[in-house]
Amino acid sequence: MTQDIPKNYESAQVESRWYESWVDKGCFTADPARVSESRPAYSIVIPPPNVTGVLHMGHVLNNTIQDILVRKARLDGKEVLWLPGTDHAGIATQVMVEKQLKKAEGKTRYDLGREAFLERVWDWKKEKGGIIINQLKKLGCSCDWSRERFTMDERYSRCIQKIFVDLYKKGYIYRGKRMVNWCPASLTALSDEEVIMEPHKGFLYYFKIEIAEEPGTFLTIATTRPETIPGDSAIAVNPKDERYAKYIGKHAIRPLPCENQEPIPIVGDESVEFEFGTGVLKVTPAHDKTDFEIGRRHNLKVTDIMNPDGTMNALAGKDLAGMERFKARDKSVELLRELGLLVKEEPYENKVGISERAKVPIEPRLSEQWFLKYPSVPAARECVASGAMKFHPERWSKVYEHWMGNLQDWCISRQLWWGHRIPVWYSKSDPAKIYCDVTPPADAENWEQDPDVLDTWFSSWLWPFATMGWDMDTPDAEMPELLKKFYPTSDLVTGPDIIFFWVARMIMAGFEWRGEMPFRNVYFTGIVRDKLGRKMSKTLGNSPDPLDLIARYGADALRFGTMRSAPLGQDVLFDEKNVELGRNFCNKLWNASRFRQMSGPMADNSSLEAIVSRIVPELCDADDHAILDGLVRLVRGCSDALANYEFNAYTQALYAFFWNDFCDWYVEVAKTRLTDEKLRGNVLAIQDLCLRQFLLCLAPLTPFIAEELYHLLGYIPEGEFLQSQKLVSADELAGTLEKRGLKIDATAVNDIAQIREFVTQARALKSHNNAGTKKDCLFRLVLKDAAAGALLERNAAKLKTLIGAKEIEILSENSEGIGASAVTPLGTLSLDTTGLIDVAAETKRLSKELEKLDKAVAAGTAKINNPAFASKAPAHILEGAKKQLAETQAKRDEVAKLLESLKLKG
RNA sequence: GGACGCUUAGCUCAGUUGGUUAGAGCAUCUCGUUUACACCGAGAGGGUCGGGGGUUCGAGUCCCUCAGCGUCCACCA
Repeated sequence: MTQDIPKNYESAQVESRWYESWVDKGCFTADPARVSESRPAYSIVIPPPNVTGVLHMGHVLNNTIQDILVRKARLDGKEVLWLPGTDHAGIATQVMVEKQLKKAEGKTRYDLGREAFLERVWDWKKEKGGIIINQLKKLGCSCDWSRERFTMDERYSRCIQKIFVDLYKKGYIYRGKRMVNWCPASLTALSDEEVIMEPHKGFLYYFKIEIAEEPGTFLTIATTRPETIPGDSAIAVNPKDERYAKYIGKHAIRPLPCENQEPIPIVGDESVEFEFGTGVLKVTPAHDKTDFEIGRRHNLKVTDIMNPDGTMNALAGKDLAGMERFKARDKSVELLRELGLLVKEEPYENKVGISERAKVPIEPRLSEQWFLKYPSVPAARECVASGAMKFHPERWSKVYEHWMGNLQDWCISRQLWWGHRIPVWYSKSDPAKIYCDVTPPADAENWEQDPDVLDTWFSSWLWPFATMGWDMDTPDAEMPELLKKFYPTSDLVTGPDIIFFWVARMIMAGFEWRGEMPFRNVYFTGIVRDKLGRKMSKTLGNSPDPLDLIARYGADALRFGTMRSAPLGQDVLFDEKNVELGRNFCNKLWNASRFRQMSGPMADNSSLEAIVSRIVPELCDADDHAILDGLVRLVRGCSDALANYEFNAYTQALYAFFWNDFCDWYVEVAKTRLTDEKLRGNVLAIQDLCLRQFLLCLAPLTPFIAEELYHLLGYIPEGEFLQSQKLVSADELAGTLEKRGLKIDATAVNDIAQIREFVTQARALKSHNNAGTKKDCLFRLVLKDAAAGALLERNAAKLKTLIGAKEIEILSENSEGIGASAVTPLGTLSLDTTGLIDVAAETKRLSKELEKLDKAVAAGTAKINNPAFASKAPAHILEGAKKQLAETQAKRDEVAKLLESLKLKG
């Protein structure tokens, strides 16, 4: 029935064996047909990692959480779908393949042409695209791999086209010439969300500009971008600014030579700040968003002086033409200086928009792009505001609400090749004529398709339902069962960094096409940082390789360590020590299980009831009651913690119960009963019960070792899996015990708490007196009261073993102790220290303790004597305070006495 | 310029609706190889809860304020 547990735990071997088995037997496969009233559906869609991605600590955190949730749901008897997949990651993937192409063949994508290039990308995807999926498997993720999706799957792509056409026809999508964030490195437009504002140390340049109508009169302008002077269309001042209002309507002469040397108008615009610089603004409508708006208000000319790649074009004048934009800046400063127009330059720090992907400053640029006016905004806002959809931690809902309340139209077109191509064709004969549909026009030869693709996030926002077989044209009644049963999903687990990119947009899409929210709860993880608090990144090289950690410590250990340090929604400071702790924990668990096996024959462990029926209530002592009490509390604690997404409370509860209560205390204490034939069976039954329920609670966190031990201890026959077991609730567990006639005795639980304290003090006493390892000490105890006597009586045998005592003599109340003493819950305990005692050290220790107790007594007395406290505090608090003061006082007196007798000896 | 978060032992963090003498793990120190585990066991030292003020019989826990750190949002060139 069971086999011997090997001496060492080999995580690598155990993990790969079980994972294979789980997948083979379809453990992770969701079946909509099994969903019923008594077997509710539970679903999560994975935040699809980039297909180019490799597993990093953020993935570990995020996916471990999801795996814990889905595995817990299975143990709770739910039908579970965890739907996995990858994201085509437009820019990232294309750039990567382009780099390879350049390196290997020295070619660019243009050399290959669109079709051939895309073939290369697909080849790459087929060959290397699955890396991260395999890594997730190593971590133990129980995704339904039979349903793995990719955002460029044919079906999925079809959905994207359809919703584009849908939105276009509804009037949400439009094409327009706007100022966009242009990435000069990737040569594409970006959405506002893809631009990161970063501080940049530069200079503020002050230069003079002459007024055409008043030769010899100059205005001074402050700018950070002198290279754009050739693109200036006007000079703006605030009309309320009395320094400059008089110049409005006049003209100025651009100082740098360029193609068009006509004087530019001086206009009045209220957006100009008095305080900044000189209060005079140069207006460059083609290269700055604010300036573009000013240009519109004043009908200014838009002169684009740059090429798409960020170099200056001919309109910038022959001095700058062809120059890279930052070189051109230096050059223009030089020119201004030569012309004697540069007044000064001062160091200046401002924020510059950086392309998230290419890490280069973006260039505001006027270009023709497709934009989306967000749909279903009111419903999307309302569902979070009303609490119908919950964010954990709740505070993120404010961030969401703020963004939703300030929506800007979304630039969705990208000048890339890798992605979903925009389903729009332009008539060759009349470029203004547009055809928009999922199928190309019938007379395709007369049309030209838009060359652009859609923003990757424009495909991601359909992820929760497009992955489940949704189709826009299918009536709801005919939708796939998968969608009907598993949508909306239960939880979404993701990082707060993509709340706008992804979460908000998915909510809108959910309402727009499914008429409801796509998930009920969103759990936002923290950001994983290194020990020094720095965000983990490839460039910093501070991110450990999770695969390496798994190889060295095991996936369970990595999961355990990560969760133990992941407080609710706080950033996670990763430290390999935590993984080591996880490894140690697995080792402890392994050995405790092994010890159980070595302690006596294995009996019927086949079900909870079978084990409970082996327990004989009359044979249970206080320790049994205490550990069962702890077990029930553990079950409740784990369940509550997970229901509240408190993963580290969950992990800590498991750790504390198992290590401190079960191993350090219960198993140790029970050793004395193992040698007694009459008692052994009962003790082992309780251990079997504890281990079984513990493994069930633990399984979502460390599924591999839990599964392995669950089998080795005979809780389940071969061919079945732990995940099919039912994790009974705390109440059900207590109920099962009661049915067997075992009602947990609160007094016994309290007794054990006192006994444990007593043992700790006795051991400390030995340790202080250089007798830490002696096993035949002579103790004497002046009992506190009769109850203490009875308690001691009942536990005498095991106490002697636990504290290494030859004898515990009971002394009458007023007798003198021997050697060193300590005040314990059972009374004053003394140790015969003949030949051992270190009077000086013991005096020092007791003096310190006395000082502490004196303080406590003083504070307690003051509190009780405070009439306000006595009259206003509730009765139980008052009583508690009095009782505590009495105890503290007694202890203080006792310690004082001990100290006195010690002084006599010294 | 706004918003949010954090500040508790050397380090990383717990501390439930304010209520008895603030807890873990790691690290440090002492002792230990007793028939599960040295990836172990026993014990010890170490915080007055960022500063200040307030509310209260009572505050790490609520309010105000200051400081430091961090994140997000924002069209001051």
